[in-house]
Amino acid sequence: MDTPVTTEDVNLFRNTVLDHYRTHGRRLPWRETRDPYAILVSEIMLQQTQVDRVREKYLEFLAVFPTLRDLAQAELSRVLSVWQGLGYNRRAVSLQQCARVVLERFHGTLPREVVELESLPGIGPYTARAVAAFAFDVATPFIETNIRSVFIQHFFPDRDLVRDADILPLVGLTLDRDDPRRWYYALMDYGAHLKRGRANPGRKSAHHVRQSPFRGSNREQRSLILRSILAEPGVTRSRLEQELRLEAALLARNLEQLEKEGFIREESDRLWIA
DNA sequence: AAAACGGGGCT
DNA sequence: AGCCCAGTTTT
Repeated sequence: MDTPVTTEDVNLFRNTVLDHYRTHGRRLPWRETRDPYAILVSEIMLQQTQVDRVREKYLEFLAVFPTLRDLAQAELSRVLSVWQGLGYNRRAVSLQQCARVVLERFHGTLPREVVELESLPGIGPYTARAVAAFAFDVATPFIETNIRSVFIQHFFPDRDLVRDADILPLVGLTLDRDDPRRWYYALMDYGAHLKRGRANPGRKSAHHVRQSPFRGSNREQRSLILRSILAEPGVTRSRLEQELRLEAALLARNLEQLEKEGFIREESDRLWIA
């Protein structure tokens, strides 16, 4: 943005976004609650995963683990089983670790301070601020993929490689301090809307990256390994090697990694969920 | 700064 | 066959 943004610009922008929200705002399960734990679950699930895929899993997960304490006290294998199909399984491990830390350090109540939230496992800059806004009505600027699209489209229409550092001040400037929750819902819904049909404005972000193919990737192998151990606790390495037709060295590397990340443990050549 | 991390649905 | 996704952590 080269020219200053006037209050007129801000008002026009707000009206555009809010008009869309009034007519096309989405009703989503995690928008019907004020329970910080439930909101955290939704935010973790929504990391790199589209809304339509989270909807069902969110409800299922909360039915099995209704409270933070239920999650903290559960078996990891149960948590991972429910998580199956969502992907990025590390999120499930860190979400449970987060629940355990909150139980001992914060007496089971999620903190409302951004710095404290961000200190928890699996909670980064975005999620800390989103939880603060949606659970505690804290008005603080943040950016995710939909918000990024909205600001690029509206304030940087002719630019390429727009940096988040250039967007963030505008998020702060346009933020509705009285109702950050509604404003961010509106922003996200407008951003999601912008991507339908036309090219994704997010491609013009300096931080935009393409995903590498999943087929044949190490990610796919990890997922197969994890699924096998969940289905057959105590399975041996050699059996995994045969079932999945994996090269021994590659399997060994992945098992070591999965163990280090807190997914599994190995006892006398047998593999278990940690 | 870049890589790693799942999986499914839509074009 | 490619693109996308309410990011975080590790290298």
